[in-house]
Amino acid sequence: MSERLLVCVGWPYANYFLHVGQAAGAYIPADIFVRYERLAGNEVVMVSGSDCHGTPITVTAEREGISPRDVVDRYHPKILETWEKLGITSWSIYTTTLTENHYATTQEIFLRLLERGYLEKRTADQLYDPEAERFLPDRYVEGTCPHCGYKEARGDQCDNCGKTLDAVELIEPRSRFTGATPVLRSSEHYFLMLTKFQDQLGEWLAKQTHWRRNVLNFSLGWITEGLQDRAITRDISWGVPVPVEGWDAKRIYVWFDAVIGYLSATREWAQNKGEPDDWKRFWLDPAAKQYYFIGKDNIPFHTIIWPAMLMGHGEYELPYEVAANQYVNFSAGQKQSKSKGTGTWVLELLERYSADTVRFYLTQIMPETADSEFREEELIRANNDILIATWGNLANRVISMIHRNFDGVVPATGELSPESVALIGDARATFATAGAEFHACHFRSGLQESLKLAQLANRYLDDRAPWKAVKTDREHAAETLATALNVINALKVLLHPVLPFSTAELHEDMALEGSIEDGGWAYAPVPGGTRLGGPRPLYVKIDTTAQAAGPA
RNA sequence: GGCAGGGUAGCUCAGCUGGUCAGAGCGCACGACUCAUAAUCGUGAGGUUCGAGGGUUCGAGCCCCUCCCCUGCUACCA
Repeated sequence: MSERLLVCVGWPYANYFLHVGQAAGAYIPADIFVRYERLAGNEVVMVSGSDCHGTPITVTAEREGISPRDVVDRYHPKILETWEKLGITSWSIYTTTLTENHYATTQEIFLRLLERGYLEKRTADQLYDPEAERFLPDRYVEGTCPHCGYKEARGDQCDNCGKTLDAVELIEPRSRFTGATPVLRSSEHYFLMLTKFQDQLGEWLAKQTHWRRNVLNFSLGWITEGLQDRAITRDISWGVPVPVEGWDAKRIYVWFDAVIGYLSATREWAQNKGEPDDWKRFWLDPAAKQYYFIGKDNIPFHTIIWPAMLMGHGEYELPYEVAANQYVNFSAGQKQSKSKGTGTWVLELLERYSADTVRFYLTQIMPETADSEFREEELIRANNDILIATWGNLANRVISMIHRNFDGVVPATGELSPESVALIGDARATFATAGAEFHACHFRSGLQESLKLAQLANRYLDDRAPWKAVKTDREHAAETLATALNVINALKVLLHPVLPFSTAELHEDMALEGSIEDGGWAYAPVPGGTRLGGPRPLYVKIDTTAQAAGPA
């Protein structure tokens, strides 16, 4: 019984390189999930794209003296390159928010909500920079803190005393763009009437007991505090135009259009393959489950705002799972942040380490329940002492022995001994346990299950010592090596979601027909008589002595 | 300030609804083995008992209260 899944992954802003936190928090887990679910025989559509609107883009554009469009043209390809090199290649579609289809879909949702009474116009006073001729977000206003007198306080918060501020409270306020003194000017905006969804959202959230505790508690906290209507337009010129007469000077708020991206991307996917209505199977059918992979900062947008928009629209299904991860912190206790310029970029890391090494380590420290810490020494240790020692070496020692003693041809076996039967039973069982963990979005423990099997196989080899047996009892050795190879073949599949590159190489070496994907999530023995390639090391050991001088 | 998550062996972390819950991996020590990328396998030391202090209970990392520390969010930066 196959399931139909829509996997939605948070849209990265196309304003910089991707950092390790984003990879470990959203993209690698989503990729593992999709690879597993497809192996398990489920139909999966995976969508995302580069978010090309929003303040981060315009800020970068101003800083670099180029247009927002130029920023996107510069960084979107870098993101695509990152996917390619890191093996995040399960996308059904990876698009951008600049497509005609996305603009049309966003405006369609906007008008639908307007028509159904879930959007309202309101006027509010906002700070305005008369020199730059633009309204100022709170963070773009600086001044003296009314509480502690700190002169560099930002409009939303004072970094010195930590108090939350309202930009109009600042003493001697100035615009961060021009230094001009902001003036109050009234501005009209559309608001999403979240208050109208208070009860409906509360009831819906209460039923999501399968969600991670922090995701659920955080969302329920918003409900308990009471939702507030939220402005979904901005006084800017970069973004999706407001589809209402006389609103040419404003644009739709980036978060409103970004979440709609999941829907518009699914439509684009369907168009691309020539079945323009196929997206409906994922949005209109309750049998299809939506999974969202995001960082924890995006939780409210996916558990409150987007569901409210969908409820307001009235026809589409709501999220099934919101697998929000915590953050990956860095040695100095600094958070990984684009704006502060700290941290390790994925592309940079991939210049020094193989994609599978990076994926392996990031899966091990995946911040599923709590923030975790990235340390380059630990990455090296995980590669050398676990990935290679437990798994890479297992494959290598067995294939080497088959080459040395059986000319590289997998020996046929007769009746198996109890130890071999037991080990194969363990391999079969691991498909069930690791699969269940992956399906539940527990990627660390899913990986652990496979590593346990590798350890059992190593133990089995030591117990049966085929290198010794081959001299006295060739059939005993043949059984051992064939069995071990079968378990390695199982591990190749079990580890494929996490380690797609090296398991594909191993698959080639086994000279089996088709791809790993064709085989599915199940134990399958390697036929006796198969001629193996290799042996070759699947992973490169990292020299720790030479590494010391490298940048952190 | 408010809200959320976290503080468990040297390190990174598991511990679901309270009763083998004091654990895993790495590191370390010792032993075995030598097929393998000096990899593997076994054994063991290590936590003054799970941030501090109270409390509930027959029984608490797991529940309640207070305090300390770390991280994030606080609605216009992942």
